[in-house]
Formats: sequence, C-alpha cells, structure tokens
Amino acid sequence: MADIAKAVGVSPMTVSRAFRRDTSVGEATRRKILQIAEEMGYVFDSTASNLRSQRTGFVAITIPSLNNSNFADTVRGLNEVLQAAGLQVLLGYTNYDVDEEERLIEQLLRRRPEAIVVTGGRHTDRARRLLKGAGIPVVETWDIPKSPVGYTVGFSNADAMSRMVDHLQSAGAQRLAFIGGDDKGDTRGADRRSGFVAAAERLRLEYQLISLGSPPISMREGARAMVEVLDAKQPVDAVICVSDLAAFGALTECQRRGVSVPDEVMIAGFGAYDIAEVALPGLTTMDAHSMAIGSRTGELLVALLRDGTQGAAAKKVSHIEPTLRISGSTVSR
Amino acid sequence: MADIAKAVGVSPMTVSRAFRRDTSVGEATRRKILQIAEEMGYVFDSTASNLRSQRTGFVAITIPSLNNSNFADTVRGLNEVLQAAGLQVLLGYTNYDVDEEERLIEQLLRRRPEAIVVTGGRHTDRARRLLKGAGIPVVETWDIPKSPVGYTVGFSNADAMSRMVDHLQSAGAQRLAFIGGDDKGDTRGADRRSGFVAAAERLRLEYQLISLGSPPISMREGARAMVEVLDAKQPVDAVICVSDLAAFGALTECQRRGVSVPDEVMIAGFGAYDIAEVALPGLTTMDAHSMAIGSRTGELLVALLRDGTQGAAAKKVSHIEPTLRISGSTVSR
DNA sequence: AAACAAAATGTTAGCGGTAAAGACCAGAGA
DNA sequence: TCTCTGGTCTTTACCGCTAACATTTTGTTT
Repeated sequence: MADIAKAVGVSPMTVSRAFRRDTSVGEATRRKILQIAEEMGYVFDSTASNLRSQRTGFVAITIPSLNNSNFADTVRGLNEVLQAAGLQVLLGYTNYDVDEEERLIEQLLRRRPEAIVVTGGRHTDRARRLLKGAGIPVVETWDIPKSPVGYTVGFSNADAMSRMVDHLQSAGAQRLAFIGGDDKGDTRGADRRSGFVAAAERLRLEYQLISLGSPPISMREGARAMVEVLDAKQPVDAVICVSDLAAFGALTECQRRGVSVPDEVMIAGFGAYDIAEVALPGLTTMDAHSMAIGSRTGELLVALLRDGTQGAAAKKVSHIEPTLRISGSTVSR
Repeated sequence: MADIAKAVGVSPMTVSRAFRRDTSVGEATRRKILQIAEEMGYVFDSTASNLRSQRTGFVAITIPSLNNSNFADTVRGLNEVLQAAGLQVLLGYTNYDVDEEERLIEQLLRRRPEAIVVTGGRHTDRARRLLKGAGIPVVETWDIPKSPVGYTVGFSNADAMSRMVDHLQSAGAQRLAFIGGDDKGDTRGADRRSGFVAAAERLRLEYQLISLGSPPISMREGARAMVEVLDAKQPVDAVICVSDLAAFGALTECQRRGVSVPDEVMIAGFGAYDIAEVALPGLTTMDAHSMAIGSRTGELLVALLRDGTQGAAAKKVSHIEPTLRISGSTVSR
C-alpha cells in the first residue's frame, strides 16, 4: 500500500480507504489508486486488515461429513448467503466424532471467525465451553437440542420420523423395521430411531431395529441390512431407513431378489436425496430442506452481524418443518 | 498472552513458544503455561500470528460445485492430508463459471494462502496473472492443461473416454450416443465429449451427441436425455454419459420403458459414484480416483511447502490413471 | 572450580493494514 | 469578508503475535 501511495501521490491511508468501497475517497483518486494497484500486481492483504480491524469475515462451520449431499446442500445454502455478504466460510469435518469436533472447534476459533455454525446439539463439555466463551454468535443446526448453546436452526428428527410412521400405518403397514447406524456420533440418526420406536409403540405396531456399524450409513449398508430383514423369520411390511441412501440400497436388494416394492414390502427413506426421485419406484422420503437450513442460518448470521444481538431477527430457535414426500415405494399406483 | 505471561511469571515470548510445540521451552514451564491459559479461557489468535510470521497455514481450493461427490471426494482427500500437516483448507465454488472463478481466486489470494489448488485448466487471463503472480505453488487438478500455470494432478478426460469407447466396441456396440452438458464451464465434460468423438471416428462407429443445458448434469437430465435417444429414429446400441448420475437417470428411463440394459442398449457412466455400484444392473464407469487426486495434491503441497520448490517431490505433472470398471450395464452375465 | 556448550528465556522491533482524530479546502451562507 | 459545513485526505499509534538476536541458566567436561 505504501508503494501505491507513493506512486499515486497520496497517503497509505487513502489507499486503504480506496480498497474499501464505503469510505470517503474522491472518485478520481479511487480510480487512479485501483488502476495503479492493478498494474503493480498488488493484492490486498486481509491478514493485516483482520488483525487491526478485529474483523476477519470468517464464518466457521463444522459438519459430520462432506460426502453427504444433505450436509453439502446446507453448506451450499450457507455459502450462497454469506458470500453475497462478503463473508468466507471456514469448513471442517468432524467425521461424526465429538472429540474430533472439539479439536476442530478450537482450531477454527483460533482463526477468529465472526460466527460459528455446528451440526447437531451434542458436544463435549470443553467444546461447549469454547463455544460459549468465544463471544460470537453460535448456531446449532439439523437438530433442536434440549439445551442449546446459542441459536438453533433445525427440526425435530424424532417428530419427523414419527410422521413417517403415521404415513406407513395409514398405508397399511403393521410390522415395521428400522435400518440405521449405531448411536455413537450420529445423534440425528439416533433421534430418528427413537422417534420411530416411540411412534411404533404409540400405534401398537410390531417393530424391529437393524443396527449397522458407525455412520455414514450408505447404499451398500442399506442393501446388507435388507438382507438381514428379508432373511429373518418375522415378516415385515415396511422398512424405514435412516437415509435415502440406505433406502435405495434396500430397494435394490429387494429388486435383486424379486421382492416387490411396495406390494410385498414398503420402503421409506429420509433426506430427499436426488436418488429418491429418480429411483424406480420413487422413494417416499422426508425432505428436511437441507439447503434452506443453510440459507436460513446464513440470513440469521448476516442479520446478527449487521444489527447485533439486539436485532429484530434474533429469534433463538428457527424451526424448519420437514416435508413428507410420498412416492411409489410406499403406495402403489 | 501478556496476561498469561504475568500469571505464570514468564515473558510473553515464552508463552508464545509454549503454544508452538516445536520450539524450546522447559517441559514444566510449558505445562504450567498451557494449564493457566486453559483456565483463563484463552484461545490462541492466529490472525496476529499469521501477520507476523507471514504464514497463514491456509491452502485455497476452488471447485466447480460442492454438490458433486467427485469434487467433494477430492476436497476430502486434500483435507485429510493437509489437516494432518496443520493446514486449513479454504474452499470456494466457481459454479462452473470462469469469471466467478476469477473473483474467487482474487478473494482467496487476499487471505494469503500458502498454496492454491484450482479445478481444471481454463481460466481468464486475469486469473492466470493472479495465480502466476501470487508467488505460491499453484496446482491444477482434474485435467492435464496444454499450458499449465504451475503443477498438475490429473488425467486426460479425452483419453479416458476413448478407452470407454474401445470397451463398448469390444462389447459389440456399433451405434453410439453421448449424453452431456454444453461446453460452457464444464471443460472436463467437453474434453470427454471430444474424446468420444475422436474415438468413434477412429473406430468408424456411428454416433450422435445429445447436449443438455449447462452443468451440473444430474440424474433428471440423464433421464430426459434418454427419452430423446429412445424416441429418435436411428437406433442406438450404447449410450455414454458424462457422469454416472446422468447414466443412472438414463438407466431408470430404460427400466420405465421396459428397455433391457444391456441387451437392447448398453449404458456407461463416468466417475465411479456410489450409485454405479449399487444400481441394478451395475453401471460400467470410469473411476477417476477423485479422492486420490485430492490426497496426491495434498502430498505434493506438503512436500513443496516443507522442502521448497527444489525438493525431490516437485514433479510438475502428476498423472493419475483412471480405472475402467466394467459392470452389468454394458456386459450381460 | 573453571571453562565451555546447550538449553531456556528475555528484549526489541516490527508484520501490513486501519481506528480515531485532526487538517485542509472549496463552496455556501451570514 | 468571515465563519461554517461537509467532503477529502493525513497523522499517529497500535492490533496480538513472533523473527531475530541477546542473555541467563543449567549441565557437562576437564
């Protein structure tokens, strides 16, 4: 900046201002500064700016896995809104592990983000302490935790699953099975399972739980689980899977064996992945509006960072109601 | 840090050292410093460290879209290696647009990354100038550009597609179709198309090109394109799709119509997405080793940043040969 | 116990921007 | 003519850490 200032014949401060559109610099001066800067190949140095102004423009986000189009959609929605507001997303993967999440949160906070978004509501004690002590807005997504750290943008996985069980019952299912991973790490999966159990007992339906290894539960695991279900002694009318990926795996296993879906067994998934729409038959699923979770979070953060915690937008819990999408895998046409 | 130094009874410099594992501080002193820091709720401030040491620990990467498990895998592979080396990935999406890429590259360079990774070899002139002038390692991935900016980790999309055409011919196909998006933005898709055309002409096979809208081309578009192919007057023995997602869409369209795959028409995809393995029949595909592209890039960068440009690892072009995975969609069993 | 090397700690001066406050100047109004 | 205003620009100090060098402490050798 000093070099540019000398070349243009102004003070470094004026150059600094010229690079920030909002502050007062004469239009002619600004143009000249930007032109000379471009010629000199100067690229603005955020690191210095960040330190002095105590504003980094970072928003940190931790997600369990990038390899999951639901979370990728949330990041996409978040990024779209934040990028427009001049903020940069700092991304980290926890790999469905709370200790890894703790490490990640600390590492991210060192970068002095202006806000932090985490997936889910379960964290280590130290992670909670770090989040609370950071002095920046904290948003928990994809869940409605019992004792939230700060703001929440999400839905009740248990309630959503309960609605799905209602649908299956009304479609005629009496004996259900739930396919999911173990409870470690994937709290959303665990919530879905408990919602399933609660609903099945409320409706006095027979049910069984198939538990696979640790998340992520994908297509292959869904197919493997379906083997178990179909080989078991007790017959099953409907299978609910923790995600559409597992559901699609289950569906292909049925097709491999010539088991008709939905006539012999219904299959339901979760998450409204692309595959649910394209599969044959289409998969009944619960659309959690992954991208909306991200963009809603982004809008909340932009409002908070602009207007402060007192702003009108500062609703603590933002509910995003999932939508049930009924398709050929649970109702024959 | 000054507060901690006072509390422990040492100089701030010693506290600074204690937070960097490698520098020499007495073991007892270090423990005490870290303990008091934890009690005081201190979180290290990277922004100041970055400025003074002129090292940010950032590696920037631009990808066309997060909503694509191939690129997500590359990011995952990269992140895994970089995270282990204490580096943080800075991610940006270009949305298959070179102007957007230029903006993004400038924005990312302001953060003073220590290296930058871009997807593909086509950039605006200004983007090339920015990359070259940044004075940091530049890696182009997923392509082998004619005139690379710096390092390259990738493969020839045209050659890979050519091998796929060879396979289809040897499986008995005479009349081919290629399903892909338009050339704008997705240079990899365009390269695959031109590889397809070259191979088809080399082998003197009949062929047609089905072009859809702008990328990303997904399952829905694949199904739509297949409608076109099946409704056309000229019959087709085999369809090659720009990605497995499109291929799966095409497959379901065939199933919807009762067109047997592979007996009446063969279908091949690209990218070795999960769906290729789970679909029924399995999709013949080209595994580009997305994750390996990321981890190889990561290893290259770690070596470059450690040993400098003169290091042994500084091979300019790193070729990752795709693997043809033959499955039920092109050969009946 | 002196002499020296190695390890641990301290001192000083920035890194490259910008917050805050003040100076300068042309044009408007008294 | 003088004051005042608002826009434009400058001066000064400092954000929180660490490179580079200086110094002290500890340990080892003879």
